[in-house]
Amino acid sequence: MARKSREETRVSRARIVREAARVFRLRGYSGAGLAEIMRAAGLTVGTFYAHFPSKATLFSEAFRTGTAAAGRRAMGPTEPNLGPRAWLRRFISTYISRDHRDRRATGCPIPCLVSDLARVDPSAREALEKGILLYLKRTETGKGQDRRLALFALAVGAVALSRAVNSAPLSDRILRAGRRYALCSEER
Amino acid sequence: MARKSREETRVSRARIVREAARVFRLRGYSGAGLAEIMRAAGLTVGTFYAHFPSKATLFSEAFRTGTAAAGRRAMGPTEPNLGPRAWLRRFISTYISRDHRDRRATGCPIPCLVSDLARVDPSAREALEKGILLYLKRTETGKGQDRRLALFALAVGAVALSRAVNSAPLSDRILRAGRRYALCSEER
DNA sequence: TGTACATCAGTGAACGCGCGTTCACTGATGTAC
DNA sequence: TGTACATCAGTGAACGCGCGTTCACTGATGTAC
Repeated sequence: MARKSREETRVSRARIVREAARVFRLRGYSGAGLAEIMRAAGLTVGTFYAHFPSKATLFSEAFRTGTAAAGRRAMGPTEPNLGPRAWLRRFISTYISRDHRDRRATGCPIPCLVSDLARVDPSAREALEKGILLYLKRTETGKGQDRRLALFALAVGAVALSRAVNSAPLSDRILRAGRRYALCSEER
Repeated sequence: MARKSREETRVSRARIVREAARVFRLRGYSGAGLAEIMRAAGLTVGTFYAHFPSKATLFSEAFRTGTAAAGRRAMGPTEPNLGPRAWLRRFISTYISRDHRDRRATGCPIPCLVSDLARVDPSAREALEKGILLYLKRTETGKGQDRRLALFALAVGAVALSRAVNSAPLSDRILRAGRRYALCSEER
């Protein structure tokens, strides 16, 4: 094939990012190969560098896109008049859930890649920071903000751990315990 | 060099595991290479297979050793008469700390490798399970056990996130918020 | 509107490199007599 | 206690392979006249 129209180029690029977001979540930064990503996007590896300068750049963009999408899904004004407390309760219930745990390829990229983020270049970590600040903003500023930050850490830790154990009952128990604990503290 | 005495063999093997535990924590499973590990252990790559059947096996053993050591450090009877509640408070204070965050190579392997564990073979995940159950046992059984499980998830999430952001103030804030939240709930 | 040409996304093959793993060989150690 | 020999941790080089990246080339698209 040869040159594509501007629209087609945009679509190809978006497809690469989407597949990258999926493959990175499943295999991690080092474990994911450009060949697999490009194959999934229906292209050959050669054309990768027509869209991105390096694998590291793609990772940053894929992580940014993934967190933004997860944020939109969690924070989106599906119910515009949802107060911050009700919103937080809904966030906890959907985030710390078996359903989320089992959608590793499409769920929030943070539990999938926290450990990797400590090792990659700063641009991907920037996206995490922005995501956290946006979350705090959504739950309103105030003196309870630190508690909400702790709840976020709890949510990420519970989902990551629930995926890291073999035993299904223990995995479920981690989620149930985390969810109940977070919700109960939110009721106060 | 040639054949070593049994004692020397044992020491070599232990040195490989120790260096592996360090390198895996820093680079992750896929990011770590046997060459780097063996070089750090003062040996050539060739002799690796005299000690272990595969990289995956080494990872499992290194993770097991690392969690056991971290557990011993955290749970060890430095003060044998420490009650479970006082012990849990001490655990939270030392685990969710800047000092622990900054010792990625020597601290608890769980926050370094949670994301990786979801991708590797079951034997390493087994070690995580045993570690969690041991932690629960140390804090005594009872109806508060689920709360303690949630606190563990919070601790792992807070340390992992604190290492994954660029901003030092935000990193400190994640730790402070997580620690205070956990301690305050423990006082009840 | 029609024509000539520059652009550049995509192909397919190759680049050097480091990976996990294998192997023939070495020689001090441990064992058997 | 002394001697002959089997063992096996360690060396160093090689294995095939897949990685990220580069490159010469293609040809439909978009642009300029």
